[in-house]
Amino acid sequence: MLQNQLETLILQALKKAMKKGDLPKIPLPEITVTRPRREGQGDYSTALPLQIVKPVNIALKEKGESKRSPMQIGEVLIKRLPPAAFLERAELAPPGFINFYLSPGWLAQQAGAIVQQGPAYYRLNLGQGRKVQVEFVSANPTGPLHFGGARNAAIGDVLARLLEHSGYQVQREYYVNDRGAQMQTFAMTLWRRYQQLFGLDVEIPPDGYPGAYMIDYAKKIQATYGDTLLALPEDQVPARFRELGLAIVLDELKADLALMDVHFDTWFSEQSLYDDGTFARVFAILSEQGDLYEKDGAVWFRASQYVGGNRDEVFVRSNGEPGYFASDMAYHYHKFIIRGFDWVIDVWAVDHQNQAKRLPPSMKAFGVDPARLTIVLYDLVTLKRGGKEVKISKRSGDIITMREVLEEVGADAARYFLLSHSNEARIDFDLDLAVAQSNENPVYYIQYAHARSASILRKAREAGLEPSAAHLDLLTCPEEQALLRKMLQLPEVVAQAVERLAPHYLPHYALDLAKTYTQFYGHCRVLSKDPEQKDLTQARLMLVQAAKLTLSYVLSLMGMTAPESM
RNA sequence: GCCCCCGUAGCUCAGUGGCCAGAGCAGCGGCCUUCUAAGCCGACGGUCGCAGGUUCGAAUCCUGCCGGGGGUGCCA
Repeated sequence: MLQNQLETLILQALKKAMKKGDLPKIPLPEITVTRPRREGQGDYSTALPLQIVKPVNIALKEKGESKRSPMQIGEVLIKRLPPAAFLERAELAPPGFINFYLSPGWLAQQAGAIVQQGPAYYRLNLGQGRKVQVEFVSANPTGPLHFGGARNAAIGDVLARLLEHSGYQVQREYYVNDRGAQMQTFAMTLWRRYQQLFGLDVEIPPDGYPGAYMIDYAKKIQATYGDTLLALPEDQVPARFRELGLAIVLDELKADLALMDVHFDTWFSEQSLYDDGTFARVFAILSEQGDLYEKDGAVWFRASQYVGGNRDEVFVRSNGEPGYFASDMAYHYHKFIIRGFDWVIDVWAVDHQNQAKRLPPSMKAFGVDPARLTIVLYDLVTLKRGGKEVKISKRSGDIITMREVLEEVGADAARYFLLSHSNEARIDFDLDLAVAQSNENPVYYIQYAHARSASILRKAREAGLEPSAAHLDLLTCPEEQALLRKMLQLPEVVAQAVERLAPHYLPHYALDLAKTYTQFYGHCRVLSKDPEQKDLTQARLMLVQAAKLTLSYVLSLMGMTAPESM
């Protein structure tokens, strides 16, 4: 990344200035280079002179020399700045900024480099092959995914995509909570619905799942098994219907998630932790370490010694059932110790914030550095219809499913909308508004820019014109240069999104990029029949191709389609 | 009570120390014989919840307060 290269150059300049005696010796500061917001402040900027003016003057005073201003320090740094191909000049700006300008010629050449290297041009190697698991969605498998799950799916999937493109080896996992009380209730509701299909006068359990989808599940069982299951011995009912129901729900989840182009590598069963001895092993380890104790008939995990504070966690409930903390501990033991992930990212809704705070420090019980477990919290999605809130919970029975919303607004628009908010922001999603505004949705603007570039390239081919890197130096007009600059910003955006695990940088950048492209499109005619314009046309075609590739790349990072025509 | 998140233009939201605060949408004024007008150009629009503090510099960091949401030992 240019940003990093610049930081290195500035550091070299500082070291050299100190070595040559232009500046007194001071401890090396952290160099930060930013992109200024305004025009005329360069492509990059650093406030280093302002940052070091104090230590510099202290050092000068000790040597009995007179004080320097930030501007004087900046002047020295610029003088000592090593040359670089991408850099045209560095300018001093009051009260002590150094602004860097990219070389227009170098910029123009990047159009060729981007096309030649393809997406590899943008790929980063932040991860250096480290194994990271992104676990997301993981909604209870007791019904269809509601729209809140769609946000989890969008965030998790895009994080996975970002990490993949940044040199990590990524596994996407869905944690299936296929044990515990809610699973039991689910199985019994299904059983009753099944019986009802044959006219039996039975009620679903009082705390059961009232939603109509349960009837659909029962019908699926009926379609396969007819009435044969009515004769099932009562003691076999829960296990059998749990198994049948789970299979149906998982199939449905997979199909629904596929609508959003979300796919998992592994579907990890919670129950398997108990079947394969992982839980027993974790219990033994913690027990041996003295991390477990009994109180009020329950087994407690001494979380306080790892997390701090004085609160411990119920490990095995007084009814003998392991609690969620126990499952989470066993599950993460499996992730780190048995499967050996270097880094694990769990994507959770904000209502799990307490657990999110307590689980990572608890990893110390396994000798695992808590920094290897990152929990990404996102706020909930509130659905509205015509300004009125619609409940999306499963328990109320009447839920707005992810599938419904996707069918109404489309996967691309839904993804864009869900991604464009920062994780911490609550989302108000008005379905009526979303449908009404779908034509003004930024997602179409971005895709339109891509379709237009595809169209130009098609027309060029028909006219026998090909992109060429022979005269890229002709790409000097402001719109062309602005487009090149914007494209080169992509790696920085990706790096920032990865660093902060914040996918929302992507949609904002994508909109920016599309806007810059469309301005170029409006101001710089690409195809020309004038033979004298051939060199410029070919250079611009190269730029169009590079822009198309960049647009399609950022769209793919967001899991969105890049249409060739609209 | 304590803890976490949010409060920025009419609306939806970006912007986590840098030089005069941004975008989309809505509204206003221009632009279709030229590569897709799902577009372009221009103008309008803000006490960055409030009050202090730290800093050369604060929407951004700290403290307090107000408003909204969430969490808080046997649901996950």
